[in-house]
Amino acid sequence: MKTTVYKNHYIQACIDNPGSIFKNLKIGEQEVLVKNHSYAHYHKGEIIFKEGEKPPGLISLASGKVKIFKEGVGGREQILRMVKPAGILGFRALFAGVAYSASAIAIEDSTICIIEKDALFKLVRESPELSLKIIKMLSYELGFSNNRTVSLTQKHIRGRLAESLLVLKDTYGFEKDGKTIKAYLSREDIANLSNMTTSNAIRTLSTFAAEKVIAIDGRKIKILDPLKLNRISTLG
Amino acid sequence: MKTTVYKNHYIQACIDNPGSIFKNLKIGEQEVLVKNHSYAHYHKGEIIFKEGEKPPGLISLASGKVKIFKEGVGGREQILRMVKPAGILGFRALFAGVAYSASAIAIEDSTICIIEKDALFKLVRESPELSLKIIKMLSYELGFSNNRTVSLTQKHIRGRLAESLLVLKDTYGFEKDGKTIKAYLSREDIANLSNMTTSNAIRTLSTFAAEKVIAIDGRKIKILDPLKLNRISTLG
DNA sequence: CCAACGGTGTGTTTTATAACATAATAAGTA
DNA sequence: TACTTATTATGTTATAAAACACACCGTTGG
Repeated sequence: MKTTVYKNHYIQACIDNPGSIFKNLKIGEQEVLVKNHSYAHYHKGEIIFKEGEKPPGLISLASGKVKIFKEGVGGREQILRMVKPAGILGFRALFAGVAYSASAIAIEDSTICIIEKDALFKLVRESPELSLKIIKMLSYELGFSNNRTVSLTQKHIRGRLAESLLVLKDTYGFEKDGKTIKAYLSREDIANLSNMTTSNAIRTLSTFAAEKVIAIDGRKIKILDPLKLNRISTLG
Repeated sequence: MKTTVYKNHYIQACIDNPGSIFKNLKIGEQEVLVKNHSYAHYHKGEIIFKEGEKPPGLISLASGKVKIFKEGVGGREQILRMVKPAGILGFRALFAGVAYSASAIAIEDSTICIIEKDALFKLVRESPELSLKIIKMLSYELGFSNNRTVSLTQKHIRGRLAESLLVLKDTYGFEKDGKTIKAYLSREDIANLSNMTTSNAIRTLSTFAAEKVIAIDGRKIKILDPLKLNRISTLG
């Protein structure tokens, strides 16, 4: 089956999504976004941007899933956050007026919309509502980052992995069964999200499965006992 | 010697500081801040706000030094950032419209100005320049937090401590000698900034001193070899 | 067809760092 | 002044998690 996709399909999807920061913008303002954007497709595993590059504009994810990560000591990758459709990426560097300090890779086939920098800044200057939404969004991200700093440094392996599974669940939600996390990461990505080695991620996932907290079927992870998973996460 | 302090001395100091987000505001806008603020003094060690409380407004540090920290597993404290005069605190919770997710304690005698919430939001709505400055400031903080997440999780003790000393230097600068860090933290605070135990902070500081990278005299820390300290920090 | 390869899974060893213990010193405080 | 109490210092032990090693898939491709 071939799906016909109209010219402004992707940007409209970004704007209309209930979670979008562009939702509820005036028609004229939405028009500015439509007129000043471009889009691009990425296959699973492809790089969207790399640490050190300069942001050409604000990127909004139209479809797919993206990981944002930094390379640390010895090239070891730490995933900072996961992006879902209508989420934006590269905004920090753009707003701070600096180069990207993290990289973005599609972990599923993805489509992005790039809103041209000057048009966006003009819009922000003219719309206090948009400004406040961006301020709120940045505040949320900062809180998330602060939380992660403490969790990743203080919690033990089990707590860190449990928290990461909950983060994935909160970001991407469940499949129709209400149990399967709607995200299929490699064990390595799960490890890089949880600040541990791949072997330890695999090992600890197995332990969780043996304890009937989760069920594993390849990359499919089912949360069987959400309360217990929460308890493991909070107790560290 | 008694120093006479006029009614608006503190808020004016916050506004006029070159690093302030309120610098370059129009006279009328500055007037709003002056008319809608209160101030308070805190002694070294006193709590300014606690995790869970609701922010009454935006706090700007008029004088002194403040640590922002979160309590993690088993009440273990992780310092997220250090605030210097004209820096603001509690902004994240205020802008996100939620309770504080971290606590603030004065590590020196400090004076804060509290800018009343509604007046501030009105100002933000009316001034795109202020909005953009706040967006930029939040972006900077988010970048800082992301960096710290990776450093604190991946670097070894020596690297973490070296980085923390550099963070203190970058925040508070040097004394007139151009070497002594203008901040006198307890070993415990240094440890909580660097994600390590107090004993390890003490031990590693001693090692740095033995290696002539720093010189210690009580709480006074002199950076003798900035290049080597940088190298220790970046190599992890 | 088999080889090569990326991803998974599991056991063993090593090590960085926390946890613990105990002084020694400094700083308040009665 | 002496008496607590906090802070700094250092040595020892225990342990969580990395590092390493190897085996087992399922794919891809020559």
